[in-house]
Amino acid sequence: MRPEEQFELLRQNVAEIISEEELLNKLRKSYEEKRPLKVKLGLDPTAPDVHLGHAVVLKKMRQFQKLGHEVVLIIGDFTGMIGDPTGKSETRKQLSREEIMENAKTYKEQVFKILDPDKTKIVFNSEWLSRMTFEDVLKLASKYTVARMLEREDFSKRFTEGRPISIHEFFYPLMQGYDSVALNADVELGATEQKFNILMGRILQKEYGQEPQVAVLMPILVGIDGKRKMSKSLGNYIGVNDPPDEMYGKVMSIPDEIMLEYYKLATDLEHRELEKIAENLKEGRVNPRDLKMRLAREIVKLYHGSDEALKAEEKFIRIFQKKDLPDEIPIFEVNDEKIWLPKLITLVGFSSSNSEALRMLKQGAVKINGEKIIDATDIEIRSPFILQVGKRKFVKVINAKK
RNA sequence: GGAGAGAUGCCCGAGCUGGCCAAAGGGGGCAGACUGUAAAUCUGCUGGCGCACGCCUUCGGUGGUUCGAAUCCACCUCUCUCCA
Repeated sequence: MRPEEQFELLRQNVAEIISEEELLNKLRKSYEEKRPLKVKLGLDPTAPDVHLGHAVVLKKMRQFQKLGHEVVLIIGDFTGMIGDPTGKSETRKQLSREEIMENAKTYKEQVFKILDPDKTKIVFNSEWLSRMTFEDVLKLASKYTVARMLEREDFSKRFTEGRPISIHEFFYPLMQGYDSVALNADVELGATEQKFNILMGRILQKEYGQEPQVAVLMPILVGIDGKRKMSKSLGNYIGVNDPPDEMYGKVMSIPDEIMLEYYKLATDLEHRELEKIAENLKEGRVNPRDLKMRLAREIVKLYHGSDEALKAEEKFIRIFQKKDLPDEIPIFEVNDEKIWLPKLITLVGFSSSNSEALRMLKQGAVKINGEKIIDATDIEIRSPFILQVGKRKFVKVINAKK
């Protein structure tokens, strides 16, 4: 494909490219010299749960791959010792070699749901970082000033608010930047929050006599709470490994306002299709619920195939719209003939204490075989029954002895 | 090295002239109503204990004063600010 066409494609859905001109030049040069661009993406080795937020970046990587470029994933096993100060994470405990290899393995499985394994290279940054001497480190540290380091929003904010910043946290951007030097990267991909770190790569590459990489920054996907960015620690994420039903349900729970964003960033729909959806949504011609159901279908399809997507949809309709019982209810065996209801609720795992179970009872959240129970009575366990707490917690209770 | 400020429940944050503090308020979570959804909105609950105007554990740690301490004292740990 001609470099100009490549450029147009790569630009889609991107938050920012620094700089567009440099990217075009690199694409042209790559085309003339028949040399693929080296596209870098850093991965944090501590959280092997790839979610749709990561997928936004990974999908852009795949686009590079499809255009014939080389993708290099860096597992930040060495930087993982610090933990990226972006966000609030502080010093992390050091991972063992085995843990890292284990995480890397799960990473690969998940990442290759999106990327082409044959065109992906995976490296560990301890390969070069662990070999640096203190002298090398000093040289690296001398390339940047504290004042400029404090330009980074996270640092300056913590600094003015009087919250602690450890010296070694300053090394995180330097190390990530140095990865680009070690790799001689042409492009580094990342979410917009990575801007500072990626720009650091450009600066360091220049300092070490290389042509600076182009920064391709992807928008940050908002989590299913519709407020904060999608992340595992906030529990507002949809993992690429989530089972189909769960994935479908999670998509259905997002606020209407962020639907379009999800369509754009989390599906593979064509530009034209997206425009059509946006219009429908704006003019209120279609029930937003139906648009959301399609969104859920599209997303599940991406990771589990269309059959599973349809099945998930059927289940969703049955359980939530028709309020039927789910068809797979976990079974819980009880040894006693009789059990105090609050105790049963906690045993089953629907509450963390008897007190909490009692509160739920008082609020009318508990049903046995569809009948609301308010009193904390003893329950006789003769024939199996369905215990329901809230709208979506079900369990079938049976007597183990029978 | 010196001088100050602070550490509270899942998180943020009030309380700190000792009892009325299991600790205000907000966020989050859970539940109920409503709805096209598990959205939005409204309401309730949100330390544990066989369900209690009862007991037990909780306000950085360890001791102490007191009939009684999140609240006072001593020491320790950690964080921040200013000065050098």
